[in-house]
Amino acid sequence: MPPARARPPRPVRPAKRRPDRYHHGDLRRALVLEALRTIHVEGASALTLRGVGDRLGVSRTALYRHFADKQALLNEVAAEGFRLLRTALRDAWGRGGRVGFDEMGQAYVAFAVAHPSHYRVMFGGLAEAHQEGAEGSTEGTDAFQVLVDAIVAEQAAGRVRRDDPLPLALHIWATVHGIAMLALDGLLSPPMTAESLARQSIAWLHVGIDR
Amino acid sequence: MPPARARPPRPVRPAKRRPDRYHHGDLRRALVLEALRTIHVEGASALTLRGVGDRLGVSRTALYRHFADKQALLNEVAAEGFRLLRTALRDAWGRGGRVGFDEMGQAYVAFAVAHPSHYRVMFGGLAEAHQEGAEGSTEGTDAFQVLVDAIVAEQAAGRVRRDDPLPLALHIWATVHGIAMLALDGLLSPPMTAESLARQSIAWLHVGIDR
DNA sequence: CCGGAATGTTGACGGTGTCAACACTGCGGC
DNA sequence: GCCGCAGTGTTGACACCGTCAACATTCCGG
Repeated sequence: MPPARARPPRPVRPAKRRPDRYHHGDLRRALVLEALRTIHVEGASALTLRGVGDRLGVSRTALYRHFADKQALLNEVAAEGFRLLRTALRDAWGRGGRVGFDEMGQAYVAFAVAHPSHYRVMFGGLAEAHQEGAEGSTEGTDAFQVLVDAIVAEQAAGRVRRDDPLPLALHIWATVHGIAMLALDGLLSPPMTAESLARQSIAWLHVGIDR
Repeated sequence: MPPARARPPRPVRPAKRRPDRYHHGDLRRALVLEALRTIHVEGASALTLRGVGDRLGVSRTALYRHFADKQALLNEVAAEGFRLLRTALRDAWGRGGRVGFDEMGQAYVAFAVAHPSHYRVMFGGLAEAHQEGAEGSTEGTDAFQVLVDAIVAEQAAGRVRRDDPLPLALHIWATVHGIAMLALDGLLSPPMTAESLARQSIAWLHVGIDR
């Protein structure tokens, strides 16, 4: 018994023209955005399929027409995070001139600190976007590739030691990723901030890998 | 109406003498151990209060006489993890002679790889054992202190640069922690293992911080 | 214009954490 | 030796959650 199909204040407008209909327009995208918003505001543990449905003015199971299950939605959220991270890194690299490398590291940590819950979905073992194998999204490795490219460029410019760039990139990634995680866990004692530790660490990183 | 209080094959023996009684003996400890076992075998997402109760031959809510809620149990599991990690690091340092420092790094990563789910409980944002403030367990910072002590010793021996040891320790911690996390997320492409990356990273770390 | 494919809805089910009320045990004071 | 009370464990119930099956509505291509 549908209670009079009255659903006036729809929180998200449906993409294009389509005022208030049975079909939503672009529900898939709206679901991802609402999930993102929820995670950002209340944390991943507060993410509820019924909740996003309600806030979108849609029933709890509408989601299943677009995602296999909750895990699939989380995977998409994680993939979206990797896309955002990749462009943030690319921007920082392009912006930086000679010190673009350092700016990339700062940008990485800044991204994690700005979107802590989202970052945790990307790496906290909640999503499984990156499991080896043929299938699965490549967003994670795509973001990583920006770093590899930067290293190759620095090597070509004679500023970074000409070792195999892959281990080098992983070393750097591990360092900034570790800083981000420690910061998110609140393990940096007060005088120390994620930004200051990142600055200091990147300096030591240079000594280890330069020329 | 208790269904004939028959509960014969109790999976965990009650600490001391006490064959099969209403009271368990040391239920609190048994709960932590069973939670640990479950997390290790099936992952943290499979941890269920009802499940650990069942496996201990105890009702689902018995746990509430020893822990405020599920979060408190997870916090205790995390604290236990930090205690294990601390002794592992201390052992590696004591064992190593001149290269004890390197062995500590390897031991750190090895711990994470050996207990991936437990490590995620410690750092994945599931537990909140380490939030600043006066109260709360100090297990996390205790483990970190082992690293700080090692650095001070290396500085005294003239092998590590005499900077403020705290940022130095955080830099190293971030690096090994980052390696551990990347490994747990399956982000190390096949030729590269957590151990080999750790070895390589520690070498670069040395160049950055030595003397 | 019409029929099937998309898309969205309701109802139901099993599982989960948690609370309130109750039952059993063990121990220290009389 | 008993007794009461605090500690410990149990049952019942509730709200919430993810998910499935069956049904309703809408859209679009022939």
